Amino acid sequence: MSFRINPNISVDCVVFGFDFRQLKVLLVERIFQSDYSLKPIFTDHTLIGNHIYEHEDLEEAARRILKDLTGIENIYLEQFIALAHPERLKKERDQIWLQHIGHNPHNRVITVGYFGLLDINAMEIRAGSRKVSWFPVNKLPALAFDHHDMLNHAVECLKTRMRVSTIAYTLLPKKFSLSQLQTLFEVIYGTNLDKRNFRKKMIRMKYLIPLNEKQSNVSHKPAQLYMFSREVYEITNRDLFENII
Amino acid sequence: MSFRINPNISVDCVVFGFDFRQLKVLLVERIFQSDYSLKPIFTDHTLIGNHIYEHEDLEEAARRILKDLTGIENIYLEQFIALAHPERLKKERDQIWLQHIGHNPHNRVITVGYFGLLDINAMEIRAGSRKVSWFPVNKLPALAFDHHDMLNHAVECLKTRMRVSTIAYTLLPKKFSLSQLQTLFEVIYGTNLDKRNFRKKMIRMKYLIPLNEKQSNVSHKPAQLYMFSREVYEITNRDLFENII
DNA sequence: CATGTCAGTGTAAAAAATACACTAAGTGTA
DNA sequence: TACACTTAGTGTATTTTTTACACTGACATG
Repeated sequence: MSFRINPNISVDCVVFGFDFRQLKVLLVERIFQSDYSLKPIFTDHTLIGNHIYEHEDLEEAARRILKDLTGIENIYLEQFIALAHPERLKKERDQIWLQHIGHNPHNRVITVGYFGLLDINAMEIRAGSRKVSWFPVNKLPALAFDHHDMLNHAVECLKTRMRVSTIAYTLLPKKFSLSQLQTLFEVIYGTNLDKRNFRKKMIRMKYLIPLNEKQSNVSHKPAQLYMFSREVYEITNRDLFENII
Repeated sequence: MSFRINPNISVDCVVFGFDFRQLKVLLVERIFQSDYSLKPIFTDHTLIGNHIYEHEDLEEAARRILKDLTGIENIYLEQFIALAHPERLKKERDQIWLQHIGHNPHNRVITVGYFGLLDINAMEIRAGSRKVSWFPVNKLPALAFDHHDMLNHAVECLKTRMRVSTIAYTLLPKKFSLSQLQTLFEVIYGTNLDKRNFRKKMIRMKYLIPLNEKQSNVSHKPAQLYMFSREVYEITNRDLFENII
């Protein structure tokens, strides 16, 4: 097994988290320094990405790179786009960066984007050599390459997927309150939902299991906690596929 | 502008059509001949695909290749996957084929899939050098490369998209009957729908405009024809985005 | 013990979903 | 010309879901 890099194919992970207030995304700090001093010339941020190894499949590479940069493993990951415009990554600072990893500037780089979802509270970011941190999706720093495009695509894809699947629950802890679930939907769709109607609707879903447990150490009435049961979801959702139009 | 091929990147179009009975897909016949005779050694089929040119973006390449092979232009096209497993296209006949177009067998080919939708009745396939024809999605011939995987992904993607958008109407003629629309949904989701309830539901949608026109030359009661108005859809659907959960 | 904060609850009215079977309007043919 | 064939088109009663809307409850903190 060789560990040669494929200089023409890269992957980026758009990793989303939800801190009960905002949708956030993981970014890596990128610092350019001059050759002589350690003073940075400029800094910006990138998604969690890199080139793939020759022996890897795309998702495998995405998971490996994510692990290398953040320590994060075993999260929900789904491919959502490939970008390969011939003029992308032609800005000077992008070229400098690519040279840095041995890329031939005459070759086109095709980048495949994955979006990742995780419970932001359960994940410890174990940063490697580079600084990785969470940013609110609607208050981002400058992004390198065409990562702004990539991220916009990812957000759209997340919205669509949330309408037709249960990935929302991968953004929450195992035990969550209905208010937290509601806020998640509100944040992602940018709307306000009626609390009583939301709860009525959700409680009808049999795959939301109420636990014998409440929040603790909150300075207000503690909320009933629920969990999502994928098992129940899969059993009860053969029906749902009839309701499709 | 160069027309050099990029041997590492290809695109495939999974072009769907609906003939009022079945979902169909466009395939190109692939014939291997020995060097000496014109007798084919074997034949199978591929999706509408090829390698991209160095100067093209992915969708641009997909449209160009589709046009070259079939004469089809200006259809709905949407990217749905990138496949790049290191072991793909390693079967002997795939390698023979790739050599044929000058591909170095040590390089990985990444292929980006687009699904296309069109009104099968309005499109004349103007075949070029190779034979292109429609096949029912559930009665396919042997496919080359990993095109079976590609196609399965495309079908899943089509189902998902049909739930959250209006692409269904791109599979129908401009003027269609409610029965035709119903059959389309039934075919794609593999269910049977109640005729009266289906019609009630659809007629409520303001973007379905009844025309002053009926079917003709049918040996039964001719159906009222409707059209889909994207304009009306876009106006009335700001609301819909509230109803999302 | 007062204040702040979020959790949690019910009802009436409107809209949508569901289940279900017959008549209407053409074409083709005897 | 009438009959057979085929698909279009229609209504109602019941159940379920959606909608709009405002107050009390439980905990932590000072």
